[in-house]
Amino acid sequence: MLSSTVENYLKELFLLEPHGEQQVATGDLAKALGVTPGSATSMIKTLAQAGLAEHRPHYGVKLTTQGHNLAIRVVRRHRIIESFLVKILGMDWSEVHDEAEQLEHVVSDEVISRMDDLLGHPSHDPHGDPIPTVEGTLPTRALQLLSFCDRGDTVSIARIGNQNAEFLKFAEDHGLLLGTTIDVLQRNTIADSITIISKGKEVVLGLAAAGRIEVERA
Amino acid sequence: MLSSTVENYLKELFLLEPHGEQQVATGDLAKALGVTPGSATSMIKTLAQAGLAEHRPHYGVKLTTQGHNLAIRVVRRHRIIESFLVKILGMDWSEVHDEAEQLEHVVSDEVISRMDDLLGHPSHDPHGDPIPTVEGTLPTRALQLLSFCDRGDTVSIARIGNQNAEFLKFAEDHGLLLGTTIDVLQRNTIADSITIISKGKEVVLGLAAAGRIEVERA
DNA sequence: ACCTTCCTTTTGATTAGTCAAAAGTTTAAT
DNA sequence: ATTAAACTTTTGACTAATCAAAAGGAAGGT
Repeated sequence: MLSSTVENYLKELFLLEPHGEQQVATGDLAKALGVTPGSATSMIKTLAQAGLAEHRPHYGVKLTTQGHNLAIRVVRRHRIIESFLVKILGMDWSEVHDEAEQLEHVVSDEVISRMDDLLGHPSHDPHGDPIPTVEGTLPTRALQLLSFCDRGDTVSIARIGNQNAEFLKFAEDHGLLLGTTIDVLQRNTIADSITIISKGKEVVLGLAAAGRIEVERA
Repeated sequence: MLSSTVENYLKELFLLEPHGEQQVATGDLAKALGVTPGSATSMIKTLAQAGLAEHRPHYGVKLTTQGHNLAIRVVRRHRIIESFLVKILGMDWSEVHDEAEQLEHVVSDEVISRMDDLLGHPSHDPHGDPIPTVEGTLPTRALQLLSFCDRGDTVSIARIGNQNAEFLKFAEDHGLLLGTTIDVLQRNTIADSITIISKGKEVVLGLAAAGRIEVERA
């Protein structure tokens, strides 16, 4: 059995490796996990020792195939739990992340599988993140950042790449839910903003915020 | 926040204090938790230090009011989770105990409350154990051990006081489910057995096993 | 009284994970 | 070629929880 701590390091490495090729910097990992760089270094060495990661001192760290396989199972658990909390227990999508963060380390495969059945085997979680299959494959979609959309584009919201509760509440309050179709009215790089119409209502977003929203062309 | 370990010690103390008055022996606590007596002693001292238990060295330990209140909340979480796993996720009652043992330490009050709503605020869990209310009170029932029932008694099964998976499977296979009404055909102290009729089928149980089953008079 | 048995407590060591701060590397700038 | 800045690693210390084994206390039998 892996400790919760090890699972968290693996998961974070998985999430930080952009497309599986690059090395992750010790400092980035430490920041993502809220530990000091020294702590990250020593855990990286433990992971390397166990064959779960490859460490090139002073350059970075990267999951091995074995580490990747374990990490993706943690991600699967996390995302199924989030879906479950929202869809079955009726919780708000802004509050399920922290809860899932705890549960992902203790819930058995049996329970995950039953939650998955009850949910009807969803391909994506409530934030639009893909749920890995039991076999460890991730569904892919061609997404685009809302911040790069232009006047006249009609797109549907596919993912909110921000687990911050405040941001999710804001999105919800302005009708920016997954699957919502929106029209881009204008994109103004000088004003650093983008104006969209969602369900008949006009919303103005800074480009940084729009960069946290991913969309799919209709 | 209490650690899982502390929560387990508190819970076990609660379950071992027969009716709240007696002292619990260090060795019994250690055995129940699967640790060495020395480990139990040192944790008992920690609990006493924190005001959660009273320790009379060489005589025993007992929860304080504060410790009792914390313990009963752990028990509530455990029993609601067990109910949830059986009723909502459709798991077998024989496999939910260990799962609940893990989950009880990480599930938030919010989630417990939603599970409780979904379940319709049950008063007892799938093993017939009472579920403490949010306020910390336990429903009580007048139960009797099946091993003390006699020929001619008609009773209904109210509690299976054994978390052992094998035993629970056996009970299930012989129709001995909670709420089932049974008739006692005979009780034979020489043969150390009791014969009952459950759903038309005759079942013979040793008195030790029957002592793990509690019943309520019709 | 004294001894034996059965517990309980103490002691000393170990493990996983962490932090603060010192020491070491890399890289890029002058 | 040197130096500074930024980052990484090492070191030493600490905490929670555990175990094995030694030492200590209680209680009954003689």
